[in-house]
Amino acid sequence: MKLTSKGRYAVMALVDLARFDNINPVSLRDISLRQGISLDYLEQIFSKLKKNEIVKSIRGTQGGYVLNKSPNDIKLTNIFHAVDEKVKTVQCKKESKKGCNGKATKCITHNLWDELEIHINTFFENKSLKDLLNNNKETRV
Amino acid sequence: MKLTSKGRYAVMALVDLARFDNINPVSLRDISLRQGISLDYLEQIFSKLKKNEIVKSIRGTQGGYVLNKSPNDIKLTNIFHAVDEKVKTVQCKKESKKGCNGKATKCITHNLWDELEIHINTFFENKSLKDLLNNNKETRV
DNA sequence: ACATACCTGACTAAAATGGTCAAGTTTAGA
DNA sequence: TCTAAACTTGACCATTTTAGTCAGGTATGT
Repeated sequence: MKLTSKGRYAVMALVDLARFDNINPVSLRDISLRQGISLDYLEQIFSKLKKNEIVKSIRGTQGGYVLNKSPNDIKLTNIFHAVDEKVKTVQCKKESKKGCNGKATKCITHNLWDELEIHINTFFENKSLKDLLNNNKETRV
Repeated sequence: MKLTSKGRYAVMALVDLARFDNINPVSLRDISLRQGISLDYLEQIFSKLKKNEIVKSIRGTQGGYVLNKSPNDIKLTNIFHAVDEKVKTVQCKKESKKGCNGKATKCITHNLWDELEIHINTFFENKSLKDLLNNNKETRV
C-alpha cells in the first residue's frame, strides 16, 4: 500500500499556491522551481485540479493559478479525488467467479477493507489545506 | 493508494488457516481451493509468513501449515510486514537534491504523511486475526 | 507581435504487480 | 522401500501502473 507521488505533488503544489496567491496568480513555473516538480507533470495535475474546481486558471502573461475556495474548505479528500488518488483497498472482482462472489466463504476479509477505507477517508476528510498551512508556518523562511 | 492483493491474500489465507488448523495442519492446496488463490502464489506468500514466524510448516504427506501463535497475537501489522505490504506514504528521496532535502521549503507536507502513517498503522496494530474470526463466524457454513 | 503561461494528448522507460513454471527436498504411509 | 503429497526455492514473465517527457497547440497582457 502506498501513496503515489501524484497525490503528494498535488498537495505540495496546493500548499505552495495557498501561500503565494494573496495578490497575484501563481504560475506553475514558480511552483515547479520552488517545489522541484517537473513543469510538465504539474500541468497534468493542475488540469485535473481545475476540472474539479479546486483552482481557477488565468491565462496570458502574468497569468497562473488561484485557489477556487478558501483553504479551509479544501479537504485532502477533495484533492486526492481530483487527481485520482483513490484509497482502493479491495476490489472483489465484480463479476468474477473467484473471490468475493462464487465461493461459499465469500471473501472473508470483506468487512475489514471497508473498515479500513472508512478509517483512512475519515483522516483525509478532517484535514484541510488550512491545517497544513498552519502546520508549516514556522518553517517558512 | 491501494492495498495489493498479496497482502489481501495473506490475510484471507490466514483466516482460513485459523479456522481449520485445530487438529491437522492445513495444506496450501486446500486453502487454494477454498479461497480461489493460485497455489504457486500461495507458496510465495507462505514462505514469507514462515520466515516471519507467523506460521510453521510440516512437510510430507498430510503436512501443511499451522499458526505459530494464537490468533489473538497475530496482528494485521505483522502479516502485512511479513509480505512486504508496507504503508509507504512518502519517501523523501534520501540523498536527493530535490524534494525534502535541498529546497528551502523542505517538503511542506512531511508531517502530514507521518501522521497518516501512524493513523493507518494504529488501525492495523489493533486488529488481530481473532477479530476477523469473530467477525465472520456467522458467515461460516 | 511576442513572450508568457495555460492546455492537450500522445508517448515512454522503469518499476511494481500478480502471477506461472520448473526443479527440487522431505516425509508419511502403503 | 517406494511413492505420492506437500513444502521449498528461484527464475521467469506478461500486464499494468507510475512518473514522467515531448510536441505541439491556444489565450492574453504589454
